[in-house]
Amino acid sequence: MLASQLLAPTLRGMPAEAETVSHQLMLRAGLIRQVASGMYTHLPLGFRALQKVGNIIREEMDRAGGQELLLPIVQPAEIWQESGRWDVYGPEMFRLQDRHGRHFCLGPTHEELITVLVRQEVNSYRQLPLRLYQIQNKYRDERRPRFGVMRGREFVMKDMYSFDRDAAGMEESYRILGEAYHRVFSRCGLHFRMVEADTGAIGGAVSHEFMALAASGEAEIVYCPECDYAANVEKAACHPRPAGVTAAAGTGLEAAEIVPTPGARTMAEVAAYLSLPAAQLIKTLIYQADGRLVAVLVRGDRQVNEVKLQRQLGCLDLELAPDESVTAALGCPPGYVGPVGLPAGIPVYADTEVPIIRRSAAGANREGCHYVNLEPGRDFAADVVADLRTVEAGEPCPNCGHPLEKARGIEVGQIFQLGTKYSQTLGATYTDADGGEKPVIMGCYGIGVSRTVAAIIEQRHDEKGIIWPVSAAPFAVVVVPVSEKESRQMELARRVYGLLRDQGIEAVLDDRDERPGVKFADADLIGFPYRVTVGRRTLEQGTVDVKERATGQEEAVPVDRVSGYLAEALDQGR
RNA sequence: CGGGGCGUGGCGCAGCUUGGUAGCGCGCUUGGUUUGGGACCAAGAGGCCGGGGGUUCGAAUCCCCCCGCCCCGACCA
Repeated sequence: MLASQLLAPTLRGMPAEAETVSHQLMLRAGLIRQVASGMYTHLPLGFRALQKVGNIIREEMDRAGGQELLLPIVQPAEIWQESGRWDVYGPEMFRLQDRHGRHFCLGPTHEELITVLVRQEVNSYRQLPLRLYQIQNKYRDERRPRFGVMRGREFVMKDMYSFDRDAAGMEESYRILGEAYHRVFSRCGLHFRMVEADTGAIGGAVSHEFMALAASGEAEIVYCPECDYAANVEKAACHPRPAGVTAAAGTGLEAAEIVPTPGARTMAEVAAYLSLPAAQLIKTLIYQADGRLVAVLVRGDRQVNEVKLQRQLGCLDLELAPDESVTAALGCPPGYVGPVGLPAGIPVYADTEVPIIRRSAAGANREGCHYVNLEPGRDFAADVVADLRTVEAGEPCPNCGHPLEKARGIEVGQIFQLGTKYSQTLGATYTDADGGEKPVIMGCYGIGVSRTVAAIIEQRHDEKGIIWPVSAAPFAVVVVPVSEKESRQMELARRVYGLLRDQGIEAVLDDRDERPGVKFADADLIGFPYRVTVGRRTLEQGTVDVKERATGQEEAVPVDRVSGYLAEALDQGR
């Protein structure tokens, strides 16, 4: 490819709209351009990177027994109504109608379509197991698109679905795909971790996410430095921890009493006012779950885990109740709500730590007042006690007891053991060897392809630009003649370029009439793994200078050895 | 959806408070000089100032409505 003909509009300045490094670099290196909020055009360089990652995925999916197919983007409402998700999916789903008024959606995912296909085409155990996948655009009308292609409303996703005779088969598919995912992300040059995950809107029993570690990641995980335990904090199970506060031995428990706490609304304020550690307080939050109010109790220094709460409540919509609703229902503003004397219609959900707090304090459901000397069980009772909080760094690993550590990550992939969730509702059954009709047992496996490209950039860059791994680089090498006007340099550059191409190396010849500084800066920004410079000096020596982007190391290589040298280097970096 | 901010040549911005018909840097075009880390000189091109309405002799500037984009929060791959 000639740089003079390549549409790679690099930007010198910093685009105003980009916050994260990957977003900035994708714009500056001319990989993407925004079309609308959360929607991007992938320019040639960006598209090539996307294809590179896509092809790695293809190879690994095929190796894992997958067969590629292509499902439509536009899906009829009927199958979503059949699975029950037409109403569940909510405003995230792009919905549309055709000229006849029939309802459709832009596929946010494809479980329904694939299950319907299998329902039609698979009848016998002899056709199982089956692993089908596609690399396709997905559409989700995100509340808030962010970070460039990291959270777009349109994105490229690889989704695979496995169909097995029984649970053991599904677990085997799941294991094989988990391994395939490790291979994919390793080949992409990512630092990542497989973590236990919540199954969210997709459903199923068991799920893991693959997190590319990055400070800018939206997800938070905990992991054990000593064993292989790792989990998304949304999922990580919590066990009650003693608050370090016990009733003094031998003292009788005093009666609960209401004390004035004017102006003390937050846990920190209440703790300071009452001179009690936050861990001894009970935090009471009023949530609105599908329109009805519920009270949620956690220790004062803990955070409610809304994913766990939603799962416990089994509701579709969950949010903190607006202040007005709280005041209307309880007669006091949110800062003073507590578990004692709540209206009968508000069920109380308590985290497992709440019952073991002694001599606690909590809001009195009266403005400016809190209870002290509260004894859970004596003074109030929860309707449900469950794990409802978010794990903290330093808590013991559930496997081995070592203190857990926290990290942030970009979710690049997630795998699910779905079981019969879709095959049951959509009637995808097969006839087993014993003649019985059984639902196929499914798994599903997603990789955010566009997001993976962003994650690679997020992890591999410096102040000058992108540092592609060879495996994902749009082009492996750029050949830069220092002066385009010097015909001998151009001649040699063309020759080297030809040698590289003959060797099957993807190269760009920077034949633009630009000063060398401009070409070097663009080469660094775009992130070609190798740069070959042809200059006056190298011309005299019969060499070229080969510079590695990642290390900055430069070496003079005789012209007749360049292609072999680079072929070898690229092979090692792959 | 709530809160905040911004829409002015391709990109980044100034001008708006105190209305008088648009400017800077980069980029682009042409010519020349230059060429191992974002050159220089000269001459150019390019803007319904997001859209609509209003006030005014006159609106980028003041008022109203709408749209788009970004950031923060609650949700998700």
